[in-house]
Amino acid sequence: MSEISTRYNPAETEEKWYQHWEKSGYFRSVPDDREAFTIVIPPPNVTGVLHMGHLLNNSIQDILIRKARMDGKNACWVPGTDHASIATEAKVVRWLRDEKQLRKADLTRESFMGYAYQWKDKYGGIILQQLRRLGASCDWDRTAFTMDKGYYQDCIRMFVDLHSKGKLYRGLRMVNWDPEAKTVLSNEEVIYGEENAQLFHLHYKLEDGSDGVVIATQRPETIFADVAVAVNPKDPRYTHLVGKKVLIPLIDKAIPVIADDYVDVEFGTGALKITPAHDPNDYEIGQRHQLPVIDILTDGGQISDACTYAPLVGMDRFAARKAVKPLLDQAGVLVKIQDYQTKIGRSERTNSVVEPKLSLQWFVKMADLGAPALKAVMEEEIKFYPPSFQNLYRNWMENLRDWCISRQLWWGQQIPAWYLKSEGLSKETHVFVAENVDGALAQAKAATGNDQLTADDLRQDEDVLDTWASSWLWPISVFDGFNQPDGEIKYYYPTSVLVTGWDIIFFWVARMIMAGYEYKQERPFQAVYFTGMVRDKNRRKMSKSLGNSPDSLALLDKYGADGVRFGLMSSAAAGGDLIFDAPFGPDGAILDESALCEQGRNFCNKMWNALRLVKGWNTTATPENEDIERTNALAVEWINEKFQAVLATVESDFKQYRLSEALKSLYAFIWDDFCSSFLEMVKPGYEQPIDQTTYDATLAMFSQMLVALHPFMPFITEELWHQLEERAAGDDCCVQRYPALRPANAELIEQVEQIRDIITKIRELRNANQLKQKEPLAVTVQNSATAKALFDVPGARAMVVKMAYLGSLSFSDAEPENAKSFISGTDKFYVEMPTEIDVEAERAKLTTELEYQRGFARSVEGKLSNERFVSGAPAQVVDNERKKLADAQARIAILEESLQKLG
RNA sequence: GGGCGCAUAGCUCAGCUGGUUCAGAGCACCUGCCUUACAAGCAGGGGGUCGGAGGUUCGAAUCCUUCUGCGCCCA
Repeated sequence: MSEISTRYNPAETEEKWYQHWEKSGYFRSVPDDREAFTIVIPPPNVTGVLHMGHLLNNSIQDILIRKARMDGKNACWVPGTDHASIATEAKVVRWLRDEKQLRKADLTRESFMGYAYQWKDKYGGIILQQLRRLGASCDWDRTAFTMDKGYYQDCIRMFVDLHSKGKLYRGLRMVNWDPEAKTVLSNEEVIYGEENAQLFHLHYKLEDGSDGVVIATQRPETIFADVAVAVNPKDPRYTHLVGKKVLIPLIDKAIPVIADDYVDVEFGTGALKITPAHDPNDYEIGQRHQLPVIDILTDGGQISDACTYAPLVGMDRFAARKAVKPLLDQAGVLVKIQDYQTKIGRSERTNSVVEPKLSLQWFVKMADLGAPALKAVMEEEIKFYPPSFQNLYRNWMENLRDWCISRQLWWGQQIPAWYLKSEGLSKETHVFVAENVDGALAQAKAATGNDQLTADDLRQDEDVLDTWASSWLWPISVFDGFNQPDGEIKYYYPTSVLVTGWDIIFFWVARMIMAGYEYKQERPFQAVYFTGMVRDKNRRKMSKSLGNSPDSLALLDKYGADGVRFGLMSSAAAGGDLIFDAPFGPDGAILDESALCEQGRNFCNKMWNALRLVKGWNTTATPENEDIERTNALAVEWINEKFQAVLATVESDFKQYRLSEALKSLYAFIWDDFCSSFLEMVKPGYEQPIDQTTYDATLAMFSQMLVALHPFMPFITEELWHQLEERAAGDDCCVQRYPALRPANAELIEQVEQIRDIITKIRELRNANQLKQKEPLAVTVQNSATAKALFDVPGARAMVVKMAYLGSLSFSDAEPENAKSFISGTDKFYVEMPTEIDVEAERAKLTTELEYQRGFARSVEGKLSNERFVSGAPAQVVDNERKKLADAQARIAILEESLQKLG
């Protein structure tokens, strides 16, 4: 035995077993006549690295998929990655700048894409390797990528199809514009900060030159693009003006005064100038009131000649702001200037103030797509776990806005729309949407009547699809469902469950549901398991930018994959955020430590040492004596029944996706029942052998237990499975059938629980009286029907004697001298003390106990004497109360008797 | 502004359809043990008016109302 280490070393086993599983093809799925159990992975960013959220999310998926596999289903977990256009393109741009001194603006689209693929080939897929370390049992032959050729083609077809069905259109939309870099920025590339600004109060007179209204604006240089002044309809100061017209200062152009709820009565003067071209909120209001849009800025941020006020044309927007101030003052319309603080967005790259700008974008009409998707979830055709996310989902689905799916990037599926080069940029009157340029050309010829057109006369849309507009096809595309609707997809779709974070419920989950009904007329998954966010001790979401996340790989090194899986799962109820316990060091940096994962590691070690114990035993054909034989037989029967009881809760937990609960049940069973109790019950004396029957039963139980735990902690269970016994090739824990359920013998379990209670109370008494743990004690049980029934169970008596280290256990009506007593159930036990007992202390203890029992009996009596309770409550509940009272009265009698004898 | 959720032991959380001695688990803490599997361990222990108030009920941590505090989503 000494040659086996006292510590389990995950590093030695994990890689070995993963390779074995993979090589054995256990994760490979091919359609057959078994029931399919399918999960498609939420594809991580192709150039991403494993973080805590991935650990949690993929542990859950692996548990579900391994359980399904062990239940005899055809388990298929499809892995893959997402091209993540914005994030990846940003990384590529930075890489080109830092490593190659290249600017995107200086590259052609083609060469940029070449570099991007280089980057992807170099860093892409690292995360898939890291998932293997976690134990993820994916079918790697199915690894998919959202920019794979086939996937790309599916996206293009989807676009063309939606367009032909009238569910996709091109329209104007506000974007973040960087006038210095002359490019659109994503929201992530805009940095907002508090800055000092000035609020100009300007007087807009009524058409007849009378009083009018004073508006407050931060951007006086844009007044020439005003199309209205808005006030709140509930604002009594302005009701008389609504419907009238006021004049824009300096150019005296008449614009209407409109009423809109958006206007904040408290802010500024309560009157707002509406400039749809240069403010996103104004644009919305303009749309609501069918107002025109006047854009007076160039792409470079200068006042354009669309501005009818000549003195400012050609000036930069900030220069114009300065210049217009004295002009307004001279015109007598500048009422006052007020300093204030506001959030200003600046470009991450150029630091220039971001300019809201209208531009042409592609939109998906959401109304038609949303209806079946909302219905599916509300009617639980797709079940959410936890169900509370239905609310969040409905809230969003009932307020759908059209989805802008074009992005001003290169890394992604280029939008399959072509324009005539002869028409200017953004001034197109013809749009040809087709799967390829030939299709577009044919359309162009037909539309223009010009047969001489060539592909050279066409220009493809520069933009690419939003990443979500590709990943919403994931559950269909990974099975090639568009090209081969009668192929594998028939077997795997709809998938069984989607496991993902609730933060992408709209971005991704809702849209996959829409795509599912649009293209398969069916739900993409039967259930969605929402995981919580992994947060630090201050409840901040763990993120790279905050630096508050431990290094996931360091955790795997330190605690082993099983330890980390245990740590994460044991505290991760579905949907609930997980406050990960990684502590912060004195310098404020997060440490790669975790008490939860440590607990998981300790658990591995516990099982490892249980193995060492069992493997150290020698066997003999027959038990030493009858006591041992009976004890062992009872122990074996009990642990088998108890295992069945635990298994029942585990199965029920799985059905409800209560994985954390299932794991905790198994943990308690293995540690408390199997190790602390069962192994101690059957453990032979030092250098004594154990009988073969009990030994075999122990190994069988050990094996079953490992199988039951395997989905949660795959590596240690596989290792112990093989350490426990010689196994034939292919007889691996990973591919065992999950233990079958049968009804447990509740009566026997209850009897052994009573025995354990007696043992605990004797140990407690030892502790309280400074008695050595192995000093033999004499215990007398007071004769009673219940005591007789319990100790008539074969092995019960011997078990108590062994586990509690008794010298004798006898039955009597009389009370032994100098003994302390305790009650278990309704039976009284005396423990003879080797030293004189303190009568006063004993009396005090008994009195306290008596008071408690009397109080308890009174409260139960109260219930039972209530006529409405007795007649109203179910018979079983009333019977229970009666039994509680009888038990309490029996204990009271015992205690009173004891006190009397103490004198 | 509209909507949703949460509040249970020092910490992180279970507690399902209101009913068993139901107030639980893990960690932390306290006591005693290096006992021939495991000190990353063993044997025990203490600790909560279930956020406040009111209501429904024979019975409420659980259902309803309200207040307080916190969080999230959308605008």
